[in-house]
Amino acid sequence: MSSGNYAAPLHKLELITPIVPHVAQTTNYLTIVMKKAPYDKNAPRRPLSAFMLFMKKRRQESEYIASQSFSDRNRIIATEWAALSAEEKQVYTDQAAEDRELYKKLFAEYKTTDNYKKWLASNETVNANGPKAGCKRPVKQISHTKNNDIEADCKISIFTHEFLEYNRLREVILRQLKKHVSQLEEETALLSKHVENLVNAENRTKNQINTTKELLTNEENLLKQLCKELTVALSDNESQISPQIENLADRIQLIGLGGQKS
DNA sequence: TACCCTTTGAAGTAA
DNA sequence: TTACTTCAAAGGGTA
Repeated sequence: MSSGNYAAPLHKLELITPIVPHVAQTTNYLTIVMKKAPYDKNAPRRPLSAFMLFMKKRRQESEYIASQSFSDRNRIIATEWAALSAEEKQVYTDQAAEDRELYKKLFAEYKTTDNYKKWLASNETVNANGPKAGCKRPVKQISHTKNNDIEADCKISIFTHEFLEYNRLREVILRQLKKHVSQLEEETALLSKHVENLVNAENRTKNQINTTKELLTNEENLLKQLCKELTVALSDNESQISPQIENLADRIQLIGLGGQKS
């Protein structure tokens, strides 16, 4: 296993009360859910998945990745991971499976310790008042309609834990909304640029169509003129036909050159 | 000082 | 079994 000493994340909220609401982002909406009991900090650390092992390795070996921002770094590695072949991924998958087996063994051993029993006991105390550990299903969903928000605001006493927590939640939601807004603004800017390019392309195409129409009209007029002259030439006496045909040939050549030039 | 951000995959749990 | 949340890692930014 690639894990060291475990420092379980101890959320600030848990210092206030074991069961407090927090914001969880689901696929397309924000939901307020009840938080589980504190994580068992004495339990063995979870093993790294294949992707996590790959991520760790790439962060260590690539200077380019290391120079990126935190978010971009992970996005780049995720893209690289998606591009890996099954054989390349297998190396990490095998290592992860090995770590998993070791974790299961360590966890089975841990279950026989007093620490685990203590944690179970404390967990049962929590369960008496709320959901069991590990249960993050939405127990309570807070509606975000304007009226309900106002009502909820009015029911919370000022400067209580509930009040502070409520404010903190609102700030989290606000931060996420601001981020979403900035993303939408970026998308809008890109789309506007795209529309502008399309309009320009349309104008260019219209101009080309008009120019081509003009050329076609000229060519048609010249062709008509040529037919007329040919008719006149053929109706003249035989001695004059030959020089006139030569003359026409010259004219056709000129027309052709004129068409190429334009 | 602790959480947030971000990613994928697996553990863990309720229904 | 399904559906869902949390936690693993990283380190700078933020409250």
